[in-house]
Amino acid sequence: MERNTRQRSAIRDALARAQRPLLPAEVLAAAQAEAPGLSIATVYRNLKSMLDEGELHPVQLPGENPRFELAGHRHHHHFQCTRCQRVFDVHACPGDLSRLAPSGFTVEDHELTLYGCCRECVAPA
Amino acid sequence: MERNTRQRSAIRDALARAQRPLLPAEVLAAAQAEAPGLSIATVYRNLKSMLDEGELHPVQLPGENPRFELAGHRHHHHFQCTRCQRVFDVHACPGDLSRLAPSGFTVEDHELTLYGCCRECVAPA
DNA sequence: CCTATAATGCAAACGCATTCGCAAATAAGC
DNA sequence: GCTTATTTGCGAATGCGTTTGCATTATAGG
Repeated sequence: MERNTRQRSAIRDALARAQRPLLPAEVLAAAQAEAPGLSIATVYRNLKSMLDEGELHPVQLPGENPRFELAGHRHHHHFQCTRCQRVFDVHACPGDLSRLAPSGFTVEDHELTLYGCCRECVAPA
Repeated sequence: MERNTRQRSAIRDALARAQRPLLPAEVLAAAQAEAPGLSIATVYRNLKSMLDEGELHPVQLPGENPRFELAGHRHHHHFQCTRCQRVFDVHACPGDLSRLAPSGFTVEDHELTLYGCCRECVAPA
């Protein structure tokens, strides 16, 4: 059965607080505040089991390692800041893109990534 | 100086013939027709020098290893077939997407990937 | 044709994210 | 509280795409 460890809740809390997809290393850093001594192996083990349980969604951006965000969002896209490399959710969507495909091709889904400067990098605190 | 080897032209020809972004392994397979004995190391070495010279563009799709296509295309996007995994060019573009970003974020670029079934997988030869 | 040197093939080495083995720690049930 | 099975931390091991060292081959210029 599944146990409720300090580490597991720290990981879940870190993802909830972030409000954006995190790399395993970012999860580690954020969750260590709540669970000192937390190891990267434990982060990977928990990310994997949370994925299996559908509690988490993987976020794959071009040329990037997988990030993870809590499930429960509907279809959305992502924005990556070219300054700080962080990834943010974009809740808008251009809608149906099937007209863009060459004839004979059937579009079933799409992924969109916006690149630019995030709010914090435009006006550093 | 740069020499014109049988292997290098085979690699260039393979990319030209494909008309779509290829993985290094796909380049190897396609170019071996013209240059038997071609090795993967030589493919990597030539891809890198062609990149440096701007003859080639890298194509990064979510969760995929880098593919390469001959330079000279203007801004465009890609379609990945969920059956055969191959990637094709999409010359259309949804256009300006800056309205999609959260306020305070500046959009400078975007990447779009369409997923679905390619012409050949819809109607196998 | 000869020479100098860049390019090739092979296999070993890398880099890096991710996983695993194992002993120690710790939840959960009784 | 005590017991037992799960989870953790550590460090070593993996996997895999990519790069490199080196002896050999082959191109381009004279």
